[in-house]
Amino acid sequence: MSSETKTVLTLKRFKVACGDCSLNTLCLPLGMAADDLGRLDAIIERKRPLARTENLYHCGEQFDAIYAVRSGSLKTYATSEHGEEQILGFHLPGELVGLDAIADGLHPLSAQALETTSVCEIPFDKLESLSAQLPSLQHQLLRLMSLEIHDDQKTMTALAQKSAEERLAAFLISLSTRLQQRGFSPNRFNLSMSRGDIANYLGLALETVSRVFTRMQNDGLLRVERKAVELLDQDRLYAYAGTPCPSASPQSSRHSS
Amino acid sequence: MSSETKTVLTLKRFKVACGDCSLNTLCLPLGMAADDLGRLDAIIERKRPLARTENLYHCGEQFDAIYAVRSGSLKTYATSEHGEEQILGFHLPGELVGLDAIADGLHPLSAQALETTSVCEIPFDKLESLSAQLPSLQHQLLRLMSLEIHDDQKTMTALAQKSAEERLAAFLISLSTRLQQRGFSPNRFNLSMSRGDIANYLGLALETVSRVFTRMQNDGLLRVERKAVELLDQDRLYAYAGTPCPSASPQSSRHSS
DNA sequence: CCGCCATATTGACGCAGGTCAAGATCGCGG
DNA sequence: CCGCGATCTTGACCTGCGTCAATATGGCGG
Repeated sequence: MSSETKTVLTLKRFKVACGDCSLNTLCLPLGMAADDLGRLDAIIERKRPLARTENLYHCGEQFDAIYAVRSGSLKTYATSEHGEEQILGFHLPGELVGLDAIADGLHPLSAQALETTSVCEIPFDKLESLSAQLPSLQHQLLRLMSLEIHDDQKTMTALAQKSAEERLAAFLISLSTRLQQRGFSPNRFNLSMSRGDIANYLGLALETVSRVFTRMQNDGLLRVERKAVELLDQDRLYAYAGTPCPSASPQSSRHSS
Repeated sequence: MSSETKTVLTLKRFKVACGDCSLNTLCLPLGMAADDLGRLDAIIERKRPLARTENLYHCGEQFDAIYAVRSGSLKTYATSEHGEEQILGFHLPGELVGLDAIADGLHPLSAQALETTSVCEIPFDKLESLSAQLPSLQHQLLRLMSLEIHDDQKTMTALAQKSAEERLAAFLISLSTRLQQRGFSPNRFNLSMSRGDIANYLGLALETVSRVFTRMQNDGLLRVERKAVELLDQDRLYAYAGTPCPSASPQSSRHSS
């Protein structure tokens, strides 16, 4: 193989078009016609992969693009004036990061790779003008922002009223579900974040997360060894989390006061 | 006065055009040209006011419009399968509700009036097509959704790592700031929600909220009597909340890992 | 104007989970 | 292959806040 071929291969790896990307049913392209996809492709820049602990952007920096995770994973976090970190989200392939910065043009959070991670950079001004022309793109952008609001509301609910067990169970379910949507096994996966990260995100102490993991393991709910998790009893895990199983029938509507 | 005149007046009260609405620098119209405003006006329906405890919509209902609060206030809340309520937001005039329902076309939350409240109904399909034509409308819609994400992140941070005192202080600051933006006094206002609602929202027990209020009052931070609150020491309240005072100088950026 | 019910306050007590501390285990660089 | 630092686990102890319970207060309907 000549070095030229290698270069081409490398470029190819960076330059998967949206139409060929396996994530296009989760990501921005969802619902777009093939020829419109080309116009979206044209404004997207594929960046070199980030190494673990490398930051995609820092809190306070100017916002001019949103990012779609292509592979790997990221955490987004705020830093208080006392230097403590608060993790606000973990982001898997096909998910967008940076949406929180549209409001005032500065990133309120930092984003850091949890493992080798590559992203697509989508300049926001171009995205805005393109989505004015492509209704399905505009719709999907609004949908994804709405989804983020919805997910944050679920996290808030967990933080406000769930016990340590319930929070961790809900967290694992969320990961499992999202991994499954991305074609991975829903019951065997690796945690790309540390215990400390999980604890921080869930508003718990690191030690509590560790203890709850062992407790769940002793209960036969799952097996966990370091980063590797295997969920052994989905149903019981759902019950644990206090979340209705997605297969459950929808409850009838409630009436006021 | 004839009854005809009264009718006209009543209609007038319902039908303030966006251009004449005092909230148009906070709400969707921000940044729009005067003649574009008319097109927005045309798709908005002003609804009859809601009475206290009346619901604007219920969780599970179909989504077809977002709402802007015109006067009064709302809470949005989820209901768990065991019937417990989790409040996820309080909404003041100029704020939008229902944005979380765009993602899958059903309302994930219910919205209930905390006092006599009137809203503008904005059919979502019409809003979408109009914002494809009016860049400033599209921009403001994205901005407001981004702002909601940002605000939810702040709430998550409070829930994950703040003490009861800090949460309540942060809550009061948030209310105070938002009321000030709307032309009300930032240090004398009425709480339209009950202690129970505040506690629920902040992930605390009702009794804790009550105790923290009295403690803060004894510390000279504020005066509170039933619904009426007077903030006596903004600076100390900010210090309490662990939130940097808005007048504070921005901290330098952080470096990774 | 009175009585009742919703709402709020205050106190006593217990526990989930935080903190501190001591190992254990892993993985990486030399 | 070894040693050291990062990460994780486990234990012991303590505290902030939840829970339960009693009392106060206000507002509204009759």
